[in-house]
Amino acid sequence: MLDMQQKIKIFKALGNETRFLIFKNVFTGGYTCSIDKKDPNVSVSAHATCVSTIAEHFNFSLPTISKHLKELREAQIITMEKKGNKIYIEPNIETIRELGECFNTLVENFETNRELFFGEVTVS
Amino acid sequence: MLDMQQKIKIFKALGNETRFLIFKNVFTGGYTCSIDKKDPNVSVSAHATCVSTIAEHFNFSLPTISKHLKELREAQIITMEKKGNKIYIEPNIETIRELGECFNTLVENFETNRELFFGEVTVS
DNA sequence: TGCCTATTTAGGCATTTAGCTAAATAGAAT
DNA sequence: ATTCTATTTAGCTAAATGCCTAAATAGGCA
Repeated sequence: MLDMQQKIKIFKALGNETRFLIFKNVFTGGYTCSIDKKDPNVSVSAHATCVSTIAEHFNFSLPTISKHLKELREAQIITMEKKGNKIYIEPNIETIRELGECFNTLVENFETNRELFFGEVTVS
Repeated sequence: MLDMQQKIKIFKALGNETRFLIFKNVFTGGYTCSIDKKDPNVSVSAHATCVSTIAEHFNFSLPTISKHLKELREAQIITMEKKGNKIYIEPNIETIRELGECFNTLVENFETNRELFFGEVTVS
């Protein structure tokens, strides 16, 4: 489970437009990285890509994108795995699933408490 | 629906420990505000409270808490309604519900895409 | 070995953020 | 009218953030 500090780290990571767009890119891009072009059979994932491939989509320097990716990794939103001199980046869907469940739980508890207090579920 | 800028604003708001704790306080506190103590019958909500009541729980100055609340309001995480010279703060559960649904949708789409690509759902 | 590719680190700079105190505003109560 | 309570605004400071370029690191290839 995600503890509070972990959640805050995730929110901080996604609360910046550039990182949010990188997040979107990694999770919905679905492009293949250069290694796949050479030999599609060694594709690790439909999403795996590398730092410079992601950086191509942005008007920021490579070090800037690299730093943002590091933050997304530290928030466990993505994974980065070194293979040779490239780093393969993949979405970490488990973190997103857990976060979604946290929100679902909060909403459910909120409804339950409101029901307990008011005796019925009100619409607003 | 929450657009991208709105989502980023929400994440930014929750990506600060103090604001996250205020958020937690407003959504799970369940305390009644001073107006309720005087006359429980005019209670607007089980959660409604006011700025100074919230500030009591933190070791920060009132203006600091006020500024954080403003940010949470601008992110539509809470609502603030002026009544007399007090401001009543309530959780805006609808925003949280929508955000939760965004995450759920992302996870579902991710699973579907992975299934389409790999022909089956892998555990990872 | 020496070069090429991929990425990170270091250091610098401008902007934003998060906190403070003091003062201003707005409404309620005496 | 004056005072009290609740809140925000203004103005300040220190620290963090987000960007850059240049240099360093690490691995692959000729």
